[in-house]
Amino acid sequence: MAGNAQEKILSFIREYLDKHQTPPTLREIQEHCGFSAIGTIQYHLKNLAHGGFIEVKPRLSRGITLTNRTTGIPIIGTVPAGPAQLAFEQVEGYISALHEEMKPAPRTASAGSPRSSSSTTSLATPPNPAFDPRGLFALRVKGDSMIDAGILDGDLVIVRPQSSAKNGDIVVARLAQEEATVKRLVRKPGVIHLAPENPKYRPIPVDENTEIIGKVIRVVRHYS
Amino acid sequence: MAGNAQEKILSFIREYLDKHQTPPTLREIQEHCGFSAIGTIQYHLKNLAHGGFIEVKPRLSRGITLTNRTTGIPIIGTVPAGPAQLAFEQVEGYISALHEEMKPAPRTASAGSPRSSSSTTSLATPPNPAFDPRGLFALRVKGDSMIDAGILDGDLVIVRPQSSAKNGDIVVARLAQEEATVKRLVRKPGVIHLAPENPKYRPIPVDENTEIIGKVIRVVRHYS
DNA sequence: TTGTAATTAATACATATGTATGTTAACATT
DNA sequence: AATGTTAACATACATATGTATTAATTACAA
Repeated sequence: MAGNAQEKILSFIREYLDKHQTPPTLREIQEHCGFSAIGTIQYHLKNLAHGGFIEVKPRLSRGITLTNRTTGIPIIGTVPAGPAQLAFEQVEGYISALHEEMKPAPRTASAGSPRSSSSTTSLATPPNPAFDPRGLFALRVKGDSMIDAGILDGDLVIVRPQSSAKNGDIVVARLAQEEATVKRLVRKPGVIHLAPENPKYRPIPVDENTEIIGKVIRVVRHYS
Repeated sequence: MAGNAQEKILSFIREYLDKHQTPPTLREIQEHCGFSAIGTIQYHLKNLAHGGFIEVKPRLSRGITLTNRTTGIPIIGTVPAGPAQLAFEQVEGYISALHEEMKPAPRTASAGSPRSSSSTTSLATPPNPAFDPRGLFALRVKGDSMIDAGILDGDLVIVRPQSSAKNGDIVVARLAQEEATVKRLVRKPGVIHLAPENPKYRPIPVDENTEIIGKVIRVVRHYS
């Protein structure tokens, strides 16, 4: 697999932006990514731009900007797949990692829209968890099972993927074949279950069919 | 009052960043702010940097970055004053307008820390509502009166200042001498009141002592 | 007025930075 | 082997962009 250099460069640009608030120059990329020629950077930037990961404004110094696809954390409607392999086919859209616009995202084109036959190599493929800032993703909450914890239907929870959690943490878990749910993890001696925060529902025992996908670290709600 | 040019320039930088994701050059500032000499921009940037509103990285093209003070929207603990004159003495800190870090902000130094006797003019004064992106501010919620609306103690509500609101809107209002509260505005024929979302509390009639400060447009909660 | 500081202007300069072009090596495809 | 594509390298070049310096203008106080 090629594309290694592309990932490296893209990561560096993101780091640089994080740190300096302004995009790097070609030569900075060159140096920090360990290339001995600036032409190499030109080459990869062209491909990254082609792949829709960045935009390069011609003639402008520091004219690289990251696209939503690169910057954003994906909003996922449902999480039926395994933990690492999140359902990126189901990406509703992206929100800025900085939460710039956390409005209900318009349904985006399916991730399968290929640009395949072009001359660009690698990375011009569906989004990859390794790409968003810290692997975060956002999940739109359905239902009222966490209403007493102040998490309402339609809210957006931001999730850090992790396979275990502490007592009291609010987690995203996947039950058997079902979609993911948001619940509070309760660990007592001899008991581990996922507790809804709504008397209408009952706790769900954690067994081998239950999988913790991540921990809810933030809740965001928008009023029109 | 001088500082007019400074405000103009600062606003332009913010707009430019919004639009281009990268800071403007001195000459772009010059042109768009209507100055005929680049030296003027140098002059004002120096002062803006001195005042703590921007940082300018020497020798770097497009090396201007906005500081939190400029970028952020203020987190206000209490709002005792009038609507326009929000209590900026009470600023807890700033959060990125992009909500970059909406963690409970550490108490910041009092706004009164002066840099007065320096040669820098104007604008090196306390923050000004006109400065944050769209006049937004954030308020940390105290109490449980809106618990049934999913707004919990400690949550951060983001408020757009406005003096009236529609039926059903969640608003920030100031009652007589008291601090501001978050309530739902209820308009029925003949009745206008501020309704808590917790059976423990009673609706508050809206009279001439009640003032609507703004509308809650977002709620953000952080789990440690 | 007179003087001093604040602000704007004019201009020359150094260099930071993107662009264009050609070369080479590795590797797959025919 | 011949051919083409990818990836990396080398280098020369144009210009975009910050810097330095000095002067002209305006504002304002004594």
